[in-house]
Amino acid sequence: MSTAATDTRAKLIESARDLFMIQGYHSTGISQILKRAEVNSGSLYYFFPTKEDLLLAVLEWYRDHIEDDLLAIHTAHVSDPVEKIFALLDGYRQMLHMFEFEMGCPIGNLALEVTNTHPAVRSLLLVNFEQWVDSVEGFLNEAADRFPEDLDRRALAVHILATMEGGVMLARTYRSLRVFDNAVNQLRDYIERLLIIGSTWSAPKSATKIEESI
Amino acid sequence: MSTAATDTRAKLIESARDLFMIQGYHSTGISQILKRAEVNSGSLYYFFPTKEDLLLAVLEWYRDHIEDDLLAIHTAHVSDPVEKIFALLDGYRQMLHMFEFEMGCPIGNLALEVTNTHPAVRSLLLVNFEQWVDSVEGFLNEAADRFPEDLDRRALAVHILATMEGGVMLARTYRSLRVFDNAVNQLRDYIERLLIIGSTWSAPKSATKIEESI
DNA sequence: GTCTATACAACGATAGAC
DNA sequence: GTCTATCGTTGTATAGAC
Repeated sequence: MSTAATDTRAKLIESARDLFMIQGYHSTGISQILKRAEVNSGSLYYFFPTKEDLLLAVLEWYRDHIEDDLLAIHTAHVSDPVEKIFALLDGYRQMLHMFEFEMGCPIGNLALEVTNTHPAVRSLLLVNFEQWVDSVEGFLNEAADRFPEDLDRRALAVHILATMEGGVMLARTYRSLRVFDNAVNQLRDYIERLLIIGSTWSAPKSATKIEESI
Repeated sequence: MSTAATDTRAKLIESARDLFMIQGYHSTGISQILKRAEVNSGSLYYFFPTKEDLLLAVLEWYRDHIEDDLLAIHTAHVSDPVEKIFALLDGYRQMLHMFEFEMGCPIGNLALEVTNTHPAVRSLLLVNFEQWVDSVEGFLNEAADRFPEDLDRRALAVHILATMEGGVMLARTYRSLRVFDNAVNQLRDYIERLLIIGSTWSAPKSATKIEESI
């Protein structure tokens, strides 16, 4: 693969990534991606036989860059592992602010838009979510001695992801950081309650179990 | 407006509502809506000049039915106000289960998909979110004497919405109720910690305030 | 209010020269 | 690998008779 080819491919992925993030997958036309990338139709279809293949490449890009380029930026300068988590959340806050609520979490957007209709895409969405959860779980593990012994740290990490995604969704709709800050604040309050030494943790059963799934 | 006309209009809104919920707004074609509603193109455009007008009508439908038809169903048989909240969340769990993760929260889906590009739609999304939060806040108010006096109950209600939306997003992507149950369980744990009499509540400041918005 | 037929643009995707 | 030209389909929306 020549350098020029790599450049073209990379430009297409970047352009598609940005447009999918702002407008979503279906609202973004191939022609729009071509114009932004300054690439011609023939080249795109040389690398990506279908639009879905391009989406897969975008999600592979996120998978390969989420750790170093997206998460570490916000957490590197923080030493306390629990504060690393909040620094990460603050990264999303900055994103919302910087792009005036036009951007939130790209994975979350795509998840709701294509997970029903594009099965091949779903597994890459999962990989991205899992990497995020792995990172947060890692931070929680670093601070394990400050939490109750019986705390399910992975479950808490998943919960933090859910809260972030929900907070981003509301912030984008309200076009206000207040709802996002609110979600983060409650999360911080919860975590501080967990941090109380000697506290015990027990996840209650959900209201009505229909059936245990998976 | 004749009865026949009302029927046609209602059929169109119902069909559009269902299809938007499963497939999203952009993935749903007018022709698909027409087929499902068994209505012809001319009739649709008689009632709704554009596709966006149909979307607005769908969101108005949710606005007018969310209270009695969607929320009350799940909470009516529960007496304890705090448990009403969890019964409500369980309603979403049932929905995820019943439709095999093809459906979650219709408002949340549409929020991420169209909030950037359809400003007129955004205010109706807000109305729906606000109604939901109002209901939950009402339940929290009913149980006010069991919570710390200084608890910001509306903020907690918003947080519950964010958690539900995030949990639904993850459940649909993972195609598993586990992640949803997880979010609800952590929420229950948090609320039980708040319920401890004599406990005080204080929302910490978010990590880095960029600027106070709105 | 409803019908059928159709306009017209945008869509994803392809062909074939270079 | 890249170019231009274009295919066939689907998209939203309209026209005009009834």
